[in-house]
Amino acid sequence: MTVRVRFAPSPTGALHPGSARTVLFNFLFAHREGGTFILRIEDTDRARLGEGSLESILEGLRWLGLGWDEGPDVGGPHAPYFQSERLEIYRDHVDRLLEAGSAYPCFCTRERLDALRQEQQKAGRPTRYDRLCAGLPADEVSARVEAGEPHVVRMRVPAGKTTVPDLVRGDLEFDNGSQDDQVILKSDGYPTYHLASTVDDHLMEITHVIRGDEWLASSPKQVMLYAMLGWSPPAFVHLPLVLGPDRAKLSKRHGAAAVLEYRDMGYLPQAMNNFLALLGWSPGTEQEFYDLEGLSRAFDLKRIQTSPAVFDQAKLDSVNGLHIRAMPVAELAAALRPFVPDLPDDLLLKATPLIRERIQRLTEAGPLLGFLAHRPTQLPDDIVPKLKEASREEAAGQAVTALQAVRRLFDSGPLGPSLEEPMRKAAAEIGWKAGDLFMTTRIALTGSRVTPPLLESAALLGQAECLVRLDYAIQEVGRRA
RNA sequence: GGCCCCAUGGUCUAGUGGUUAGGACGUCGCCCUUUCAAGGCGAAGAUCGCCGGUUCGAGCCCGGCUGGGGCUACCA
Repeated sequence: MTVRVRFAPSPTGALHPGSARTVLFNFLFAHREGGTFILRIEDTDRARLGEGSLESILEGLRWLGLGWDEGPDVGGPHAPYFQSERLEIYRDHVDRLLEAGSAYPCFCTRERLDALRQEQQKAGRPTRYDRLCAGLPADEVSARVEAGEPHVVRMRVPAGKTTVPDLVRGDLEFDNGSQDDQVILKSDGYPTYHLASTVDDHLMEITHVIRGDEWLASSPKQVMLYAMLGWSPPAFVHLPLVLGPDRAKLSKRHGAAAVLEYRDMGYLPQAMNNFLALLGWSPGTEQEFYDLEGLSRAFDLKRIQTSPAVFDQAKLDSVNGLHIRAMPVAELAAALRPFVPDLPDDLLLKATPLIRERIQRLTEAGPLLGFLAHRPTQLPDDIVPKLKEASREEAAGQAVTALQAVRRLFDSGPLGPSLEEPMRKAAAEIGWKAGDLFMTTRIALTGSRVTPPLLESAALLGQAECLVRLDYAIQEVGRRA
């Protein structure tokens, strides 16, 4: 049996980290087993369809590099992959259930249902449909249906117990009494999740349903639906929830944005995958650095965690830094491209090795390299070092002398690391610590205390530009003397 | 309320009856050092949620409790 798995998002919003983790596990399992990864769009809730949602989900998946073998764009043997285009299929299966008595039309209004629910809640009883319509005479039912009375179709949950085969948690047994007579076909003719995904999973020959833990409690309904339709259920794997820092299910309100926002925050897709893979799964070794290939090779359903995991952005930062440092320079430069828009390509390529060890997110490149594109306008006070036994004015005077010495050095030959010794000598001559001279020069050239290594940075700036900036600094500092 | 899931340092985790409970992130310190990083070394931090049971022996097995979470829609 070849493995077939699917990710089945509902286009009601963006792809969030929790869902991304679900996609990842499906993807990894499919690749590990040489199986097929299917993308199916569950757009059966017309009211909640989100503008642009589908596109952003697809873009998120593409960004992560989690491509699908069947689904939108690529098609496949079980097309269409949009549930909204499969309505007749669901209708047929609902008819089958109706004929078998496994389902029944329900004419109850929302008002009645709401009141019922409230009443049950107040009485401290489980909130379940009271089956008012479950025993309606057949002729009355058909008469009301033919008269066009609005109705839904509910599944008729039988007595007994239902076992959900979960590969990670083992067989889970549920009392059917805990399950509601779920609506499977809405009054607008669209199926609900449980019916649609059961039918599609069977028709699309899905072998493993790997999804979030939030589905666990309703899994028995689907297993019952399989039984009612005479099918055997797939294997289930319920992934532990991804939690926010407050230990509640990760959601927008944690600021945990769409996956694409992580892209904009300067995270690498490979780092995102690496980090997400380790949330709720572990290889059982001490290796923590993986690319997608490595993950596919190491992935094993049996090592999926049962307990929920908190999404720790500090850890993500760290993993991202690891991946940044592992990238070839040209590749990193390309990734950096959008984050430093006013830096020419050639400069960026040369600057990349200088910052690669200094950033965890691509966004940090901007502040670090800004000096290459912009002259410092304001020189912070600490361009003048704090010197023992010298007033601020005296120190500023010395700083002018120091900068003039640096200017002579820079004027006299090529810039670069070879200037280190001359710089040190110059510092010694005026009685400064080398570090102070480097810092003063650094600030003169960049306007900042935190930059890539000074002499390399100066080389990128070029001699002419360095001299302009030194002159400006000499003049500015002179004013403070 | 009902049903269900879960429980190893702050966080992610290794561990499957006998370990000084290991690693990573984070934190702190030291080294390196022209800043910041990276890197190296080191430290603090866990009565393995609690109570009981099984066993010569329990983080690992069983039960209860507590705590946290999920679901409880004509949403997925």
